[in-house]
This record gives sequence, structure tokens and C-alpha cells, in this order.
Amino acid sequence: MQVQGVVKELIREIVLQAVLDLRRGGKLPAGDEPSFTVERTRNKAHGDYACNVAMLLAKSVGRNPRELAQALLDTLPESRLVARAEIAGPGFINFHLSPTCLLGSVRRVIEQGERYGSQPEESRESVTVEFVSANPNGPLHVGHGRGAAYGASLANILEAHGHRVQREYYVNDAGRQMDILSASVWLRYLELGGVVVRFPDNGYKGDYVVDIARSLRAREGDRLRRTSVSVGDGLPPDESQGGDKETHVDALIARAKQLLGDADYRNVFNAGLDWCLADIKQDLGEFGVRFDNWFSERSLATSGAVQKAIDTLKSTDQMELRDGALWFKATNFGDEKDRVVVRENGATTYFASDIAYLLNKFDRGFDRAIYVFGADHHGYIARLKAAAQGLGVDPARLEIQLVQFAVLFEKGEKVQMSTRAGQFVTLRQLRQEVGSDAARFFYVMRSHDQHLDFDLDLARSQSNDNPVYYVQYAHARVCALFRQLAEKGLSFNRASGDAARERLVHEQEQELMQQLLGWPELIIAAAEHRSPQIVANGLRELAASFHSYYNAVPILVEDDALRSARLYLCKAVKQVLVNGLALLGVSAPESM
RNA sequence: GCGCCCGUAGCUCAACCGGAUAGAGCAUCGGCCUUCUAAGCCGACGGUUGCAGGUUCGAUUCCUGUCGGGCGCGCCA
Repeated sequence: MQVQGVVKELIREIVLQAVLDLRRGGKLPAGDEPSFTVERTRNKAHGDYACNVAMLLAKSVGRNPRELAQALLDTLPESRLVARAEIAGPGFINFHLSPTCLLGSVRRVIEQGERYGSQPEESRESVTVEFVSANPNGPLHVGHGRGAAYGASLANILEAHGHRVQREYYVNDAGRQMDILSASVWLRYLELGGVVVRFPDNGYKGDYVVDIARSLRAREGDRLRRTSVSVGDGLPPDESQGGDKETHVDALIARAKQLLGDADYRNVFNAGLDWCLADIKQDLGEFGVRFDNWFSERSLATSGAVQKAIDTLKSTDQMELRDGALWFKATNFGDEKDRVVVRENGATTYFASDIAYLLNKFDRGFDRAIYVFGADHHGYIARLKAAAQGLGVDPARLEIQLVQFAVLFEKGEKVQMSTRAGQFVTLRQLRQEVGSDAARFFYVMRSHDQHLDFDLDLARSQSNDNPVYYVQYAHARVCALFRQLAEKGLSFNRASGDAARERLVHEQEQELMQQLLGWPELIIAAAEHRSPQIVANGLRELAASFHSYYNAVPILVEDDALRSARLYLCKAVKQVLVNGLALLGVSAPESM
């Protein structure tokens, strides 16, 4: 793997070299490439990086780990990066980085600018990241927001890791939920025209449905109006009438199709779809979340992709006709049950579209498809993996990241949400109250596989507790330093700052340089773990180190060279803050 | 009932796919603004990592069991 500026890897190489040298000299028995890790130490007393190779090797060669570590130390090749290495604890080899290595990090940040922390786009994968993909039947709510923030940040981080990334939104523009929305819109439309029909229990009750109806009416006038009796009479009883809400709403949909005819039903349908999709796009756009492709579920049916997928599975004998329906034999691939693909009534299921979409993704040449799902979709993993295998796709190329729920709390109580009932906090409302920056940061601050308690009162209060301010403030402070510079009639000279780097000897300066040095490997860790949260935490730590530095050491000193050296470091810190915030889709304000 | 995820300080969460003395923020207490932005800094207090076993040089991490929480198990999407 080609990695750039990653100290961890360079140290790993010299350790490996030492092991191989010992083997060559007969001091160690030959063997496979040893597995060991080089990690940053948590404790300063343990140096900068630690390696566990001696402990892992000790058992297989039957030697004392510390003794083995000493042998390795004696053989360790010289390196400009390492000032000294020593044995510690049960057999760790601790590395202390050379001053040259640390100082080099500052220059590298300045030279590479916004590319610092990114790996060159080589020999990596072509990846599609699908996220949000909320049904276009209403505004996005705060749950979708977490998926949006996670997916967008993940895509950015993967790109920084050197992958080619496509961001995709799967638009569920087919299916029953959309029909229910259409019926809801039409009933509201009728109401606006004075035709009152009982609203179904299962209908979409949000105010936006009335907005859609209003715009439909503005465009179509009374043309789609039918009588109350023709719409409502003879429908099976709704739930609150002692019947079944699903049966009732299905009958209502059928009635709408019959009374309006295909073309006008489509008209109503599209009014709802277009409005919701436009709303979602605008919302996400304002949230800093952009997609390269909005993929229509319906297009899978009209293009024949669904049929193609079904035929593919049929041709390899993985479908079975049972009880009048066509089943995919998912149990052959570890799923807990077989799955219906074509229903008894001839309609394809949602899963049929899923299979077609999956096939489509790999047909488009992606090496890897990452799905970002809400945690409630975890039941899909097995069937999607099964579908991949059924289609002859290596299931390892299919990756599903589950984003756990964001639960809102208000006045210490959980806020109940339901799209149907129109009771929810929208992403837009959240953004308006706390700002997109805070929301983006907050959403990805903790691991995506952890439940997120979102305290609305705290978020609304715009209090300082929100860590995004802390990071942004560090950035603004650096900017303020450079503004102050001009006001004080002082100057910053990059070349002399670079030349005077060795005067950055304060503990806090050393710490900052350490963090600059470790930034690229932090990005790699975030990419490999699919964890934007690692970036968020890294930013917080860097900001903390900077605030600490700022309070301990005066930057704008009289000494020209020293001042320039410190500003040089500050500039590098600022650059990394900018780069990291950009990955998370958070702005870096010049002043606060 | 079966399956997936999760139990870490009073609260919300970290801990870099097994590492050394488990870390932050909030809350509580005590310090720091005539000097570069106090949305900040410095310090104190706070832990049997739900519980019980197991694996090994070493476990918050892996395995088994158990208790507790979330979610999912349709010819719905």
C-alpha cells in the first residue's frame, strides 16, 4: 500500500527490516512475515510510537520478549526519523522521534496545504456510497440527518484516503408508501375545493401535504375534483371504524386510480414526489450534503433491470415458485428465510428492486458498494449479502454501515416521532435552531453504531457545550493572530519562520507538531474504520492543544525569527483544522 | 421465541480492528482577563469498563453464560 508521510508505516518498515536481518543472520528462525503493530503511545513516558513485535514473536521462538527486543534494537537500521529506541515494560520497543522528524511535519503541512492528510488517488477502490435514501414522502427528519451527516463525511474521508467515490441517493419513487402520499395529497386537494372526504387513519397528516395540494390546485384548478360520494362511498371500514387501516387505504388508492385515470393519478403522484424530492434536495444542499446521482427506483422497473435481475437468478436456479409467488432461495446463502420477489398478484416486491439495484451498482463497475442504513434496516444485511452471492458478486464487496438512531430529548423526555402523524422534528428545524455546522459536527461526534441522545434543549440554547464552537474558535484565533499582526505593525516571514523552526521547543509546540505529524494516519484510521468520529475527535484534540498553547506561549513576540516560527506553526495548525472541518462539512469561520 | 446492535465517571461519550497507569466534555469545587478573542486556559474531585467465568505475557476489546436497554423478524416499503 502506498502511503504518504505516515510515520507509523516508516517505523514498521525498519522494525521489519530488523526482524529479517536477524533471521538472515540465523539469530531468529525463519518464518512468515511477522504480524505486529506500531502504535502511537498514550503516555509520553513511552516515547512517541511503540511496537509490540518482540512480545508477539517471543512465544513462537521460545525466547524472553525483552531479550528478543534487545536483539532487535541492536540490529535496528539507522533512521533520520528516530532519535532513540528503548525497551520498556513487558517487551515493548518504544521509539522517540527525532526533532528533525517533528519539525518536518510543519513544513509538510504548509507545502501540501489542503492536500495534507490526503493520500494520492492510486491503487485504491472505486466506491459508491449510498446514503439517506429516505422515501420522498415528506421532509427529512432528524434521524435522516444523522445518516446524511455520516454518509457525507464518510464519503469525504474515503476520498481523502484515495478512493474514487460516488455519492448516491436511492429514490424510492415507486411503491405503496408513495401511493398513500398520493391519496393523501388528493384528499387535501379535494378539501381545498370544498369536497370533504374522511381522511384515512393511515394517511400522511403533515401540513406539507396541504401545501402540495395547494400547489396542485394552483396548477390544475378544479379539474381533478370528484364528488365526495364517488370518492368515499363503499370503502371498507378504517381502523377507527373498526376495520383494517391497510385495507382501507389500499381501497382508497384503488378508488383514486379509477376515478382519476392513469394520467391524472400520475399527475397527483408526481406532484407529491416532485415536491418532496425538491424539498429534500434543498434541505440537504443547505446541510452541505451533495449527491452525484439520484437513482430512481422506478427506473429499475421501466428499464427492465428488475426483470434482468430476476432472469439472472432464475437462470442459475435460485428462484422457486411456491404458493403462486416467486421466491429467491436466500437460505442457500445464509439468510434466515427465503424472500418473495414476485408476489402472487404479479407485482414485484421492494426486495426485487433491491436486487436489481445491487446488480446495477456492480454493473457500473464499482469495486465496492457501501450502503448506509438506519439501524432498523439491519435485517436487510443478510438478504442483500445473499442476493449478492446469488448474482455471483463477492459479498465482501458489499458493505453495510448501520447508523443507530438519533433519539431526541426535550425537557428530559424522549420526543415521539411519526412521519405519518406529522409529529416530528425536521432536519430543517434542527438546522434552524442549532445551525448546520453544529448539527453536522454533533451528528458524527460519536460512533455511528452508538445510539445518539440528542438533547434539543441543549442544542437550542446554542450553549458553549457544543464542541464545534471549540474547534472553530481555535481556527478563528489563528486568524485573529494574523489580523493582530498587521495592526501591530509586525510581519510574518514564511522563509524565516521555516528556518527558525528549531526554536519551537515549548512542550505545547512539541505536542502540536506531534499532532500535525499524526494527522495523515488519523485520516487513514477514520477511512478504514468508516468512522468520521475519529476525525471529529482528532479536531477536538488539536484544538485543545492549540488553546493550551495560545494560553501558555505568546505568539506575537518582538523577536522576528521566533515570531515567524510560531506563526508558521499556527498556520500549519490552521491548515489542518480547515482540512479536518472540510471533511466533516463544517465551516471554518475567520472570526467568532 | 429467534436474530442484530449496545451496556465504560453523577450525565453524554472516547479509547486508533488484544497493549503499558481506561481518557475527554458537562456537572461540582478552586485558581487565571490593564498584555495576541475568557466561545479560552490551569488544577481538584470522580471507575470492580453491567455481572460471572474462559482464552494469554496482557482483555473495555476476543469466546461462553447471564442481567438490562434499543431494533428487527410480512406475498409492507
